[in-house]
Amino acid sequence: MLGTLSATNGSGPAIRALDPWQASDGRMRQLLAEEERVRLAAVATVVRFKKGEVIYREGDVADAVFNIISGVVTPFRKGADGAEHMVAFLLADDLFGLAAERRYTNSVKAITPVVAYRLPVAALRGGLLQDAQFEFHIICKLCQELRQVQRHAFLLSQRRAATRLAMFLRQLEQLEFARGDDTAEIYVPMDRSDVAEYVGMTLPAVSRAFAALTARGVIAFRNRGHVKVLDRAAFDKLSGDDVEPRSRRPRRPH
Amino acid sequence: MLGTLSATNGSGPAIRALDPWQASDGRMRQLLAEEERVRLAAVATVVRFKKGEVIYREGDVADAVFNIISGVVTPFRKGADGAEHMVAFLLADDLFGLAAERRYTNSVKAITPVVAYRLPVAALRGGLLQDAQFEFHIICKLCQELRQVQRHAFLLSQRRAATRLAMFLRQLEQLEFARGDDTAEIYVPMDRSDVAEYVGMTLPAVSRAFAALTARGVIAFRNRGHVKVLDRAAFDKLSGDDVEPRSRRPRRPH
DNA sequence: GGGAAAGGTTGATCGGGATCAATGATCGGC
DNA sequence: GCCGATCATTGATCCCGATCAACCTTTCCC
Repeated sequence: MLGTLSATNGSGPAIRALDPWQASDGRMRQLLAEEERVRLAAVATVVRFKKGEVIYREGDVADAVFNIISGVVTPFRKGADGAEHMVAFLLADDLFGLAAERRYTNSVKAITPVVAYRLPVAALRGGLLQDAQFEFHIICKLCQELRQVQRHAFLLSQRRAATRLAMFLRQLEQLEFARGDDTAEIYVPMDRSDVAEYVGMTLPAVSRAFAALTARGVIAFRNRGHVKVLDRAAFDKLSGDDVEPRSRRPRRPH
Repeated sequence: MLGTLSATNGSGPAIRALDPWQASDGRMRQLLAEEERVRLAAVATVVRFKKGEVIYREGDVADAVFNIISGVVTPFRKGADGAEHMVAFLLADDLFGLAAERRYTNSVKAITPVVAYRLPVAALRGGLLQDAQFEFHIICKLCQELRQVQRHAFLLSQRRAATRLAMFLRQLEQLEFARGDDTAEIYVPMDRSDVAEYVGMTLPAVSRAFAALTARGVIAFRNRGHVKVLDRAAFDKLSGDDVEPRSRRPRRPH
């Protein structure tokens, strides 16, 4: 198990994404050629983080980017009220270390044990980033992250709790499909409070909304981290498959 | 006036962003060298769109990317309930045309009259994307868009209406600062319903929240599109003064 | 200038999720 | 297996913003 958490086989840093301008079957492919990976490995060090460990904080000097080998990592920010908000979930073969003006723009923590490559920016700037091939692959990956974050924002713009959760599960499902970890179930590697922070709700609200979906027969939990979609039609409708003109809700007089 | 809407002087496509790994004064600079711009201009055509015009739709074949010369453009998606959600506001020197698997991932429309360069992907792939220098600039720009969308998602994760609007205004303000359009006022080029869709609220809610902020003396509208921050302390508190304008975080005693 | 349409404000009501709080399930360590 | 700690569910109440609807204001086009 834990296919979701393990990296592409082979040696050295790895990046998986879809080429934005190339049609495909929806599966992400390893973008880096063996030769590129070897060159990256030469400047990379392997780092490990425990579950819950903070890898860096917003505002720290950004001197490295990271490439996940295994585990789940999440960038987060602290809100005005002190509540944390999770910006994304990043898995094997993802990159993190987004910076602006030499400072990281988010804090990042491991929500499972994590192994990653650490790539010093200095080493990258010195030569490696002159490789057009490599840079194109970075562009593809960034486009993918951009789409991912846009989807997240779209999720957050939904008002109904059940819709948010359905969209969340759908994102996980699609991600698992794109990664080739194809199962009948959706694997949810993060706990309920992580989910709550990601979907912008409170923990009790997440619990209730999951319960409601379960009661309606849309989904079923085998255990904490494994859900199955029972009623695909209802699920797709909730998560807004790509729905068009639907019947407006019945008008209630008052 | 309308400095916000006008492009960098010079000829040919233009991109402005911050280098993620280079400290600076927070002002975005033109990334493309004159020579790069000339080469891009050779494959670009200038296109114009009327206010409200849809430039392309989600799912269309993605055969071009666009570079804004002037005007405001917004990518949007339709939700499960038919409501549109605006993913971003893009101004002069921004890029749009994000795709996955050869399909645009959002619809895009002009919310003011727009002039833009249209760059066919075919032309880009044939040679131009072999230029490491150019690609690095694209990477910088994508990092900026990524940060922008993350901030938007963060905004959407806030629960209180006043907080969302304060953060929204703050984003506009910082954007105007970074672009060098430095004024005492914040210019809001989009109408209230656009704002509502961007911040994930209804139009009446936006109106009320603006009214509340005005009543509390935090902001003041000179007219539809021009706000001024009166109580900077209250404003920063609401908008979670996390980002950098001037003072870095206070150091902690140890 | 007049009239219609689009854009914006304000009012009243209702509902869903936040919040506070208590109880129940799971996991990890010895 | 036992205990404590973390994670999760359930309950009761309340508040904020959605919703429906009326009215006001600006734009613009004849």
